[in-house]
Amino acid sequence: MSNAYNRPDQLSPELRRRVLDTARRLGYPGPDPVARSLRTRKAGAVGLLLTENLSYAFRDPAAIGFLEGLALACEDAGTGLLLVPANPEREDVASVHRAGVDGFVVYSVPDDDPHLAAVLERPVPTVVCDQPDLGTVDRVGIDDRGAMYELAKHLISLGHRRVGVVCMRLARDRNDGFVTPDRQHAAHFHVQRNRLTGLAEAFSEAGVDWSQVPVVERFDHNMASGASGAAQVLDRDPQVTALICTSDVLALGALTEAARRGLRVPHDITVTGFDGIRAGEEAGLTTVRQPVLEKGRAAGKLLLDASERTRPRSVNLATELIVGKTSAAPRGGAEERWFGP
Amino acid sequence: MSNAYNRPDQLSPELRRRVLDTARRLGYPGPDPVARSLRTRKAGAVGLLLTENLSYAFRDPAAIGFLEGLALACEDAGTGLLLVPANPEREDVASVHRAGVDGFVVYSVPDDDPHLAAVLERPVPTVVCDQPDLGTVDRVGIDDRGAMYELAKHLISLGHRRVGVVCMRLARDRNDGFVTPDRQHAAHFHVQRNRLTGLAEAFSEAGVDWSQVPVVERFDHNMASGASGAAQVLDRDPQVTALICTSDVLALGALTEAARRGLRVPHDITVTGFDGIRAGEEAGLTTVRQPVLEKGRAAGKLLLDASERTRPRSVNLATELIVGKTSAAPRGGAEERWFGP
DNA sequence: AATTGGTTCTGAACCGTTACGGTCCTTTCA
DNA sequence: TGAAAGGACCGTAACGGTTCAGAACCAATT
Repeated sequence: MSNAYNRPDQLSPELRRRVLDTARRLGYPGPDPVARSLRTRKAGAVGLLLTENLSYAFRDPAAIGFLEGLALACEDAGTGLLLVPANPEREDVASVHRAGVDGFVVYSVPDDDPHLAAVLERPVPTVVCDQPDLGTVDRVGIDDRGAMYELAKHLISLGHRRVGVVCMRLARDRNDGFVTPDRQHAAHFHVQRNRLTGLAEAFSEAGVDWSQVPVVERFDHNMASGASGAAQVLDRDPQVTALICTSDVLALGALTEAARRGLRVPHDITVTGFDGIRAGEEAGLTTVRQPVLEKGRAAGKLLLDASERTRPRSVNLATELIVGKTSAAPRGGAEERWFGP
Repeated sequence: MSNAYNRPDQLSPELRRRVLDTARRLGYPGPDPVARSLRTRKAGAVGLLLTENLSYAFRDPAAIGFLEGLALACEDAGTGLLLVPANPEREDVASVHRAGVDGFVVYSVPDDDPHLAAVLERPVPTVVCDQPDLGTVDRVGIDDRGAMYELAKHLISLGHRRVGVVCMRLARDRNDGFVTPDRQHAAHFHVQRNRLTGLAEAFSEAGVDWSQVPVVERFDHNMASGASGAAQVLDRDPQVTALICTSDVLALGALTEAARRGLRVPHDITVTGFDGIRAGEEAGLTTVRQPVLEKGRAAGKLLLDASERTRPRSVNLATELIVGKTSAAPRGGAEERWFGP
């Protein structure tokens, strides 16, 4: 029976026809995919674990790019891509246990997320992305710390010393407001933690007391958050010459807030982002471009690569500093400070 | 064993602990989801069949919105969402047969697509979206014909009689160029066919010979296609007073082409779209807004709704004509024609 | 002491497929 | 003509759970 469908070479055309005929007559709908999966021990799909309410991911251009790359890799391999529902509110891990998949990709979840733990317990290959290197599973990501360090160096060379930061959420609990150095250091989102670390290193080296730098956190990731975060920084210290945002989406929001206050960018204030999304490009945003699509594709390739795994692999993709039209020397500040005390 | 994991009430805590202990000691990774699915006849996932190379969908704002809505509905129900790889080039239907799902959502595929046929043969509930009503499965969509008819009426009332159209692809074969009335009528993409029909009806009623209206088709759906499509129309008939595009993305491309030619919108030429995407809103595009997110959510709800199905349901969502800044009376044309011969 | 009722535990059947090995029949060659 | 070889076909045993019937056990009631 099975042969009639999948192994035409194992039987005569005549018998095959007869089998298929009676199958149709009996209303047999073809081999059951689940039973097949059980027998062959192949689900034909990979699971994707996302941090957010699934729907949130579809609002974030970077996440969409990642998804696209991953989907591309899956399509190439003829594998399905299962979006695993992992509502961060409910600690309900059952969805991870129920997922019939040959492997998992985990994208940017907090490192203490119970869903992540549940994935790691499953006896299937896993690739984590934008996560700390666990040493036990494959990883793909970028050098967030290094990239942000480079961006900071750029700002420092322009003369910026008094800066403010708007970042995405740092942990599972909501904290829309200023961030203590402790919280920065203990952040559960690998990406955000490293970007902040890169900033802190560069500015500390330039003689700035990082603990005095206003860092504002926003739980929701959208332009409105960027705007209100920028407002909060500017309210605290109107003298900042640069607003460093840890994503382009936040930076675009910061730009609108700057405009609302009548601040000209970059003349009155410098604004930077991170990611290199399309809308940022159009706005001429100074940012770090990261290959989000490639990241997704790399994750998929790593997972689907059938070759024998010896030990976990770790892939770092290259980033590129994009100097746009939103960064410049602070007004009358560069030289002063350059030759200053 | 199974009880220890799923029915804590069926056995004493003591035994449960013992079972779980030895399970851990033996390295048992928990119940296998595939075997569970086979036995319970529930896969815990719904399949999504998309027309395009999977990755293309992630470039189309309308598709993303749909995906978001569908993901939302799935998340609510705790169900997974499986993206089924359906490469339109290969006629390989195996991926549909392999998908272990409890149901399918089919989004905007050509009505003669073999993948669609394969889905319909599977003995699981199905919801088609932006597809013709098959009468045998649930459907969700909008009144494309009516909405476009209304948009056309708006243009006609402004005085437009000499118009051109840029539409998305009409069939599986690539045809980047003008479209015969025959091809319009026989289009395999339900949505595009109906939008064109709506236009043809409205303009025919206004006394325009539709067979003389230049209609240009583009296979790829992006702004560049919109621009080149607009160019092709304008090259054929530089006198057209309005460019009607069957999607906002195409319309945005048309806007850039108009700008490139030094045509002021809407003074020199009117441009309209369809969908109501964000970027169009920002451009002040005259368009039809359709609730893409709601469409996805409705499709998911319909599919996951456990209530007894009596007969296939058909849901039509409301659309809204958005009159933006890209439509106006043709230059010196409205009155002339209004009182004209 | 026997019956009843209730709970905890055990074992077997089943879900639908694929892999494997064995039987049977036909063909080929010594 | 007989043996060997090969192809076509068929039956059966897993795969790893869930479910359900009934056994075993214990306590309470008659």
